[in-house]
Amino acid sequence: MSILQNAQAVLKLYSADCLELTVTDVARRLDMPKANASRLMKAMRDTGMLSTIGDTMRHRPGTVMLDLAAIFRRSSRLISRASEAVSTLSTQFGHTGYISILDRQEVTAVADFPGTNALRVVSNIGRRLSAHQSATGRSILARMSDDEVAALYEEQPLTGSLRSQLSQIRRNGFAASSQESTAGVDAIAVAVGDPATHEIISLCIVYPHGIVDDDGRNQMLKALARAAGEIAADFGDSAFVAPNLE
Amino acid sequence: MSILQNAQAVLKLYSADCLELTVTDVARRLDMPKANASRLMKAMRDTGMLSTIGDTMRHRPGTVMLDLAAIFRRSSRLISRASEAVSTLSTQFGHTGYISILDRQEVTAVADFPGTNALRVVSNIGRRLSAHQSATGRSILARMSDDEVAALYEEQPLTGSLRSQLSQIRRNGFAASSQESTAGVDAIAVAVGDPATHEIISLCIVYPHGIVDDDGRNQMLKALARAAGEIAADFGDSAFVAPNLE
DNA sequence: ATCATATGTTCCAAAATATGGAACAACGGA
DNA sequence: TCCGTTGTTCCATATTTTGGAACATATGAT
Repeated sequence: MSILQNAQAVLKLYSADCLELTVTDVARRLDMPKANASRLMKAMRDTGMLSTIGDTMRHRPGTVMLDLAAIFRRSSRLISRASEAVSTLSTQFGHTGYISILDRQEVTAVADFPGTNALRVVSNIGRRLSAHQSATGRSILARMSDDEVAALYEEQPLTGSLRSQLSQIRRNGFAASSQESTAGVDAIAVAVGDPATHEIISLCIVYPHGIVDDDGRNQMLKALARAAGEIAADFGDSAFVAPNLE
Repeated sequence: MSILQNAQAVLKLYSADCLELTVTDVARRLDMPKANASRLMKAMRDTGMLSTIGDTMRHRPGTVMLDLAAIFRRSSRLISRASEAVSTLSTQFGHTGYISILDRQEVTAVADFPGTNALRVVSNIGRRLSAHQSATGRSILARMSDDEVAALYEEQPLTGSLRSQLSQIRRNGFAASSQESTAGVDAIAVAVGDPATHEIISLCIVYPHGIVDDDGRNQMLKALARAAGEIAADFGDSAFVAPNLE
């Protein structure tokens, strides 16, 4: 197995629940001789992929990751443009907003904009969600054809429930969820794409369940729809469906 | 040469001025057979370190980097705490704020908080600065002993000018710069540390040169000093020097 | 102090991987 | 059509990685 795959396996051990790792942790969790883990992590330190915390033996991702994440965000005009929009919406409504992107079968947050309300959803950037189990993910899946979605899920064939959810999103122009990935949290999401690069991203607003009534939600949807619509127009995204609020 | 070093060399090619790379770019710039570059980048794609933009052959850093950057930020209570503080200062004064960290001889931004003023410094996260050539870097260097700084710069011995700058920062408790790394941009910075982890970070406010007078700057320094002082007190940072505003 | 336990590092030959050159295929422009 | 690109695949050779054990160092308990 290539050392690159091992390095990735180490990096993948990190999560919201596991913010630091020692050589022994890695050896145990990857079931690898600790000699290996030791050398591997030394190599990763040398390349800046890992760094030690202070002068302890605990490791966290290296600072290169910060730079690369920033480059990722800047590499896409679509993301930059959407960030501005969501940032505005977030301050306007006081709720937390996200920009997300599809990566294989998961969605991951590219940028987050914490809300300002006293009761707000805490940013959970870095946490990956199953695409089909989140509003933001489904808003992106709904932009793909049924065949493309099926190809993505060839291993675990998609359910009829998801199919009908997606076709409803295609009609409505937006996706919603209520306490789906996180208890007490509702979300609305709209996807836009850049025909030039075939990127698709999702603009999403999350808010505590129960403090927003139907009217409030519709206002947010309207604002989200308008912001997304402007971006779609700017980029010439013909597949964009203006959200339809009955 | 280990493939891990090659992977890092590829990632290091990315910068604010180079947001995407092709196989040929990499082969040329790293002076490597393109067969190598092709296989290397394929491996990096497989591990998620790189991803193609849409369905072009241009590559950008992979989405893993986004998650890892988020984990880095959350791995440190000190960073989380300082982020809140700088975020507040940034909205209060309307100027852009940063949290930075020292990585060998460079400082890199961990988090940025764009200002709200019409005339504001655009966030330049991901751009690394020489530690000794930026206010934020010097504020951190000033926390280290002269011997430690000398050890860091053993290859290129430090100038007397830097020495005297650092001792002044130690007396004043803050670092400042005027149009140093970027034309038209001034900065003030204060460093705090966490004795438990030996981390040192810098809280920094940047603003357009000429629109802030001495009084305005002193007000910001005072607010920055108070915020940093509270953090230092919380973490038991005995090395913190309360900025001294004459 | 002494022992026990856990940590991370270094050594070696065997096994697996990366390397560079060239040939190959695919695309777009003149 | 031809030409200059691009990215990919093939192969034997050279290099790196692997796993076991010995070694060193730190932490905690008796």
